[in-house]
Amino acid sequence: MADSTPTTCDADGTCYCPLASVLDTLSGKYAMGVLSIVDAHGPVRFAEIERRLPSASASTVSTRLKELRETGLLVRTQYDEIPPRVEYELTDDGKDVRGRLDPLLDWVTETER
Amino acid sequence: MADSTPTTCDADGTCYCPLASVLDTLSGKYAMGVLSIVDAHGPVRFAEIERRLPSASASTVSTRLKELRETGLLVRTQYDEIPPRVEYELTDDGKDVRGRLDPLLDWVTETER
DNA sequence: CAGGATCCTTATAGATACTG
DNA sequence: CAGTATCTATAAGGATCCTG
Repeated sequence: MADSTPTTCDADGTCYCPLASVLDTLSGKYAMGVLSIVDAHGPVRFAEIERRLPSASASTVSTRLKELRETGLLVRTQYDEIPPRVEYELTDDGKDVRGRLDPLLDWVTETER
Repeated sequence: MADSTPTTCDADGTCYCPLASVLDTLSGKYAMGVLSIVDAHGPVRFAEIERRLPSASASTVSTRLKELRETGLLVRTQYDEIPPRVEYELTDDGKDVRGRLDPLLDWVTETER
């Protein structure tokens, strides 16, 4: 991910950033799902995210969480207990982006069901 | 593309459709770029889309156009002239989806520039 | 519990060459 | 002009095993 696709701009001033970091991150498999789950149920633990995304493997959930963290859309909080507990929740940016996904997700549910 | 990822629903009624057809289509590289170009400059010819996406190969543009057509977001019109001329433009669904991308794309431009 | 490391398979994109 | 077919390279995801 985070490839080298440049932002391309036209002579007329129109610009396209097809894979700018956030869009890039969101394009990962289950990224929107993870974002939605953490939004709806956060603070939420790893196992619960996994449980709510049965078709995603643990390593995929892990990768998505890492990317979303690196993009600044969510934060990880670790509690030093035994057994260890970790919770995820959205940052303000994460909530912002999540909200901006609504029109699109609405379209999908309106259309597909 | 169009993999077998199922729609997953929680006991509490919340549903996630991470890769429903439209989102799936939009996740292709340059898909949003092609959609934006056809929206902004349509009816537009193949060569012009290519010109406006210098970093995408012709075969990728071709693939994206095909997928967007199959998802019903744009239409292809062929004129039987010599040399041949083909034009692409958005369907009503395409315009709808394109509009729903705005909040997200706005966020990107607000943030990255 | 939370996940990193590894290996493997599949998806996806790019290059090149060629057609209606 | 507007593609498509084919091939290759790479990226992304999944399964499994292992650890702090």
